[in-house]
Amino acid sequence: MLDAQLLRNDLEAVAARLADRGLTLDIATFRGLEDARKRVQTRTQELQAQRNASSKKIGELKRGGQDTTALMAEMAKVGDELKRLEAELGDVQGRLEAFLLGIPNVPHPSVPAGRSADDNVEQRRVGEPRAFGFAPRDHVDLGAGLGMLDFERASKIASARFALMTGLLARLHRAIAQFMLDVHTVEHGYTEVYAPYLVNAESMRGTGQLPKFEEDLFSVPRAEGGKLYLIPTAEVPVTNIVRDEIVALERLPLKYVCHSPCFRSEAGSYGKDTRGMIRQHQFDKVELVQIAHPDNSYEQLESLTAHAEAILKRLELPYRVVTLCTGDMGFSAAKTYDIEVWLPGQNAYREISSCSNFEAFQARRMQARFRSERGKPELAHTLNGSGLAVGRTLIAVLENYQEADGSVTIPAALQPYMAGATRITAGG
RNA sequence: GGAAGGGUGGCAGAGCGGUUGAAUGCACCGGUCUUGAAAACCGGCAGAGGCGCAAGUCUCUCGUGGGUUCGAAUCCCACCCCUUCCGCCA
Repeated sequence: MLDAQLLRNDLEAVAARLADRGLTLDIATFRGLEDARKRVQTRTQELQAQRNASSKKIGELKRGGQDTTALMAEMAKVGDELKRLEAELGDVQGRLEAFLLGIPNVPHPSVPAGRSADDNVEQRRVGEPRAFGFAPRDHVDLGAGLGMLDFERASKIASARFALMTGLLARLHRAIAQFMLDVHTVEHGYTEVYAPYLVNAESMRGTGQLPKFEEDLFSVPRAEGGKLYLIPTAEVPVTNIVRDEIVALERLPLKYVCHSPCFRSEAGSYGKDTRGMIRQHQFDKVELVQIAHPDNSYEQLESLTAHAEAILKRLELPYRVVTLCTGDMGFSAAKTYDIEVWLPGQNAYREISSCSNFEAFQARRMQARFRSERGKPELAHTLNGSGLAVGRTLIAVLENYQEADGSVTIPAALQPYMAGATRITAGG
């Protein structure tokens, strides 16, 4: 959520920067709501002040044994008027908040303007795609050849866009998550978190999934009414740790890492990435979350991105980092780096991590604050990034480490987690 | 699922329907004292928002939402959450 004050003072500039995102800010609607808010709020507060003064006076008069019936009758009328005004004010403020909740974050000045992924700017490439002496297969063929990756049965059990892994492939999946958690906790100083996979609407609103993107979420109804939402990323429960809290200055930055399943309905993406496990309703991810001081949140974004990259380096997987342009960024982000891993089966770099600084956008929604040097509570900055997506890392390992006979060599970094196995072979 | 108790400022903890936005303690900030620190003493210290160039001033907030009243932290109703005991259970 943007600062209402910013919109009041600098509406044109905000609208111009949001236009880079392809969003036309409804300036007339905002001004209309603001004017109404100002008028009704001022009048309401005047009457409230009058009521408070008179009530105090009545108390004094009564103590002095004097008659108060005239004043009380007058105040009863003011009370009726107040009740009406307060209702109107609540209505206007509700609509103003709904308006604000629907506006995406303002991009950081360093973010390149652009309309689509084509306008993203490559920052660096690390590692050389391997030269195969044969035509590399994609993970679907490799997994089927090994007899360990089965989409037909997954769809029998659940539906399309689910995967069933067995044997060493399932173990490799687990090994990847363990490896990532170990690196981030032991070497990068993150605190491991185990968090709820079902969360309430307040948490979803805090990180920005609600109210605008409900159709992307799975939810379960509750017998007692209401519902809980399945998390689309551990970002939601982990960032909400600090919702409605004031963090001591010296504790910043808070650095959390959380391995969790993620559930996404992928509404609106039908027909996209239908082959294989690139885009699933359920996938695992190791998520990095930081609650940072506004003064250094962009330095933290660089280090968080480096932490995610470290995993790819250790797995010796080629990748590149791109800065998302204004038109390709997510709703809540002020700046995002995507890390894209090389997939020989697709002959392309594909997203495996997305690292973002949200500045105070999420913090304002969830009132996540810290006590500043001045002793005053201020909104913190929130950041997160995949470190990394487990399923896509598995795909990258399969495709990059495949051999001509369809077997897969296990990267050295993962071998300690594989109970002695160094290769995955059919029937192995 | 059943029963009981409880939700007040960063924390702990008071609070007859009327100068209580809230005593007191701790923590924190500033000052005195001290070579320095501690102790002691003095002062300050909740958050959000409106109006205003500013000084300032006003409003809202005691789990949430309603209600009673001229006036609610205090009374009534509903809901949420926490704790304890019983039941069930990975």
